[in-house]
Order: sequence, then C-alpha cells, then structure tokens
Amino acid sequence: MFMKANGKKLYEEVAGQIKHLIETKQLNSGDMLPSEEEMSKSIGVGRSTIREALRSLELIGLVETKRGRGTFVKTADVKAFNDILLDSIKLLDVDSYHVYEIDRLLEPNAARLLAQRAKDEHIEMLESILQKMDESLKSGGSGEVESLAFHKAIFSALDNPFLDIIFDLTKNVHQKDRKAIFNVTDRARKTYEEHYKIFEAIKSRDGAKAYRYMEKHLTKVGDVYDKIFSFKYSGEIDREEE
Amino acid sequence: MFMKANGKKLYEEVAGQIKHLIETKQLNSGDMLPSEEEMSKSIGVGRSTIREALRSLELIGLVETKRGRGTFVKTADVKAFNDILLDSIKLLDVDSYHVYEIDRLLEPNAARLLAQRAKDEHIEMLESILQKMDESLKSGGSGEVESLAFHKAIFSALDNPFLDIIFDLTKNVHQKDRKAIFNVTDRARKTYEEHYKIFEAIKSRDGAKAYRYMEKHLTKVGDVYDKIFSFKYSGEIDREEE
DNA sequence: TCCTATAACCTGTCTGACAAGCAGACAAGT
DNA sequence: ACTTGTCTGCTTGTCAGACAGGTTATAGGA
Repeated sequence: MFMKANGKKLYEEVAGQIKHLIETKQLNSGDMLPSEEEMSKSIGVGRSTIREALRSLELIGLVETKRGRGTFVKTADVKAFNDILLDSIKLLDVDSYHVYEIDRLLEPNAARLLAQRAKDEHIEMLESILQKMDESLKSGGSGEVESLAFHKAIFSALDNPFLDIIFDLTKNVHQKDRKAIFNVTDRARKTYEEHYKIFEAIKSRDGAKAYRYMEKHLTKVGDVYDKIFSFKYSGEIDREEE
Repeated sequence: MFMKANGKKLYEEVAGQIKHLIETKQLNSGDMLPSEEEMSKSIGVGRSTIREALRSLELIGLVETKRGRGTFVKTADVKAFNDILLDSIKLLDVDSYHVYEIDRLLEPNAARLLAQRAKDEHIEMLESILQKMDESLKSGGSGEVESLAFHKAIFSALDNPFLDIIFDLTKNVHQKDRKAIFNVTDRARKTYEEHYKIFEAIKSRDGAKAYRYMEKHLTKVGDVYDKIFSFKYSGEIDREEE
C-alpha cells in the first residue's frame, strides 16, 4: 500500500511480482491464480490494478484468463511469443534489404546443416512441397505460398524454435516485396528449379552443394530485388534476367 | 452494447481499434491520444476498459502513458522492441544449444560479410576491443565482457538492426553458459587468440579467411559446450581441451 | 518583465456494483 | 441407474464515480 517511490506504476510492480512467482516456478504451468478479489485483498491494491497487471501478463502469454473460471498460468510457448513479436515488428520500419541480408547470411548454412542431418520425413516433406509448387505453377498459380513453405520447411526441419522465430520475423517483413518478386517474368518457375536443386543436394546429403545452391538461389532473388528497387527509384524496369 | 458473440473481450476490441489507427497512420508518432475519459465517452465503454486496452498497447511499445499528461503514440524504435522481446524470451525455455546453433549458422557469414565491407572505423573498433580484452586478461580479469563485445561489434558493424536484435536475443539466452565456458582453463586466452585471427582476416579484407577462422572459433566453443554438458549429465569434467 | 499561485486537465488507483459465464450440487423425472 | 434441469456460489467483464497526485498554461501580482 505504500512502497513505491521508485516511479514504477503499481500495476507494473504487481505484474512483476506475479511474473517472478512464475519464473521461479512457485507457480507452475496450469496452476490457477487466486481470484482477482483475493489477490486484491492479500496484496493490498485495488482490483483494477490487479486486472491491469493480469492484462499485461496475458499479453506476453504468461497467463490466460477465462471468464467465470479464473486466471491460469500458461505454458509460455514459442508460438505465443512469436505472435507478440510479429505484431510489434510491423511498426518498425525495417528496411526490406536488411531482411534479405539475414536470409543471405543464414539460409545457406541452414541448408547445409539440414543436408547433414535430415531425416527421411524431412526429405519427403520438402519433396511434397516442391510437387505442390509444380502443380500450382502448371495450373496458373503464383507458387508464392509453396515457395515460402519450402524455405520454412528447411528451417523447421532443423528443429530449432529460434530459427522458426527468426524465419517468421523475416518473412513477415518482406511480404510485400516477395509478391513483387513473383511478378517478375519466369521468376516463379526458376525459383522452382532452384529449389529443386537445393532439394536434391539435401536429399543426397551433400552439405556443400546444398550451401552453394541455396546461395545461388538467393543471389538470383537478390538480383531481382535490385531491379525492383531500381525500378522504384528510376522508373525503369527490366523484365528479363540473365 | 450487445454485439459480441465473437468471444472477443471488449478491451481487446478497443485495443485493436486504436492499433489500427496507428498502423494506418491516422495517428502518428508523437501524437497524443484523446484522454481516457474522452475515449470512454466517444467509444461508449467504461474507462477501465479503455485503460486495459491502453495497458496492452503500452506493453508492446505502441503507446506511452505519462501521468498527468496523457497517452502518446510512441516511436517504435528497435531498442524498445528489443527490450520487450528480451523480457519475454526469458520465459521460454530455449535450449542453450539452439542458440549456439544460431551463432554457428550466422556468425561465420557475418564475419565474411564484414571483411568485405568493413570501414576503417570498424576495424579500429574491433582492434580496441581486442586490446581491452588483452589488458583485462593480463590484469586477471575474465575477459568475458570484451569477448562478448567483439562478437557484438561484428554484428553492429554490419549496420543491420535485425542482426542486432538477433544478437541480443541469443546473447541473453546463453548468458549463464557463457560464464561457464570462461571458467574452463585457458579458454579466455584462447578466445582472445581466435578473435585476433578473425580480426586480422577482416582487417585484410579476406572474407573466406574470416569465415574459416570464425567457424573454427565457434567449433572450439562448441567443444567446450560439449564438455560442460557432459559434465552436467555425467558428473565428470575434463578441464583441458585439444 | 518575471514570478508565482492556481485552475484545468490528465493519469493512477480505489471502491462498490451488477451482468454474465462456469462448475458442481442436488433434486426431480425417466 | 441415468439423464436432465435448476440452483447456488465463485469468477471474470464492465461500468460509474470518486479522489489523489502529476503537469501545464495562464492570470494576476511584484
């Protein structure tokens, strides 16, 4: 009821306390928190303060409040984390080029690593994605979704939640530009071919080759980027590449 | 006052509306939102509902509320974004190995890229960090801070805010393990030497060499990881490497 | 002109109230 | 024994009103 003075707002203090309980496992996943009124009394703050604290914890996915039942400690899963992240990153004006650069740094090595440790199921997954892309292209589709899925599958197969986060992060940012790329003549078909080569390298467990083909693929994509950007700035566009 | 049925809570609805205003630039960075009471009246919900909505927006760094003044649209800067992120990621139990893997995938290429485009100031920066580490080690320090700074400097020099985010993300997670690594005999001194080689490669603009040395360095670090982990699980520790 | 008191706003927090969702108990009907 | 309906107590969702304590602009006095 009194210890403040630090400039912190009360509800932040309360949220911090609850968070601490969870971090130190005094409250475990699935546990029910005391009711709002109870906490209000025991901590000595108003119910509205408790509620504001709970709202912030709910937002970061730490707890879940169910009407009529109570508030429960939630398993802080990567997905929830990701959602918040994607939500806020839209507001950052990250240059699309920066995102491309991350891909450029990361994906070749990711492909190599996957080539070294891919299981059969991963290979099958990639193959089925490629097949879908082929079908999509043949039936007049853009193939964009499948292309994205291919890259995502490589990351997912590595079974590293962090990679998934980074992927979603980057994907989300250059969504617009990705569309633009697929509008360039023949890019979709060539993407398919490049993907296929990467796939073959992974399937034959040839890490070095996977790395090289991924790098080549990204270089091509980068070229298209360059053209689109120069189009943006100079008003000219060159539709054919290489 | 009645049209819900979607299960969404009112304050979520309100938060969404405000967010939309900001995303569509109807409210710009720095703008002041109407007062809570005003919004309460104009939207037709209670002030507490407005407040809960604002709390969630504040948490994701969209707005900032100042007591006695009002609520303002915040500039979504990378740093703020990062803070939020770091705050929530602690709750995820990401395996330290996953983070190491990211470094492994990313840093060699980062070193190569920097070798290709480093400016003199970057070189100087790296050199000064190395010098500080040397001094620290000679005077009995752990050199841990400087080691971290070296890696961070490489990312920073690439001038890609995304990389900084990823770096902070990973750094934050395996903070504990990093300490453990530096406790292994001679690891600090060897780290210094390995860093120095990377530095020389970057200085001489030799991308391939920078890549290789960084990879070697990380492999060594990985070996230590393995030992520490096996220590954790088997109760044995091996203090000397190679 | 400069300073200060103060009014007008604003957020922070508390309290009390009521609606509405949920779960378990219990009784009634089959 | 099994289903069904109702009741009751608990919990969250939302609202309205009140007051404390910052912040800012300004009117009025030195």
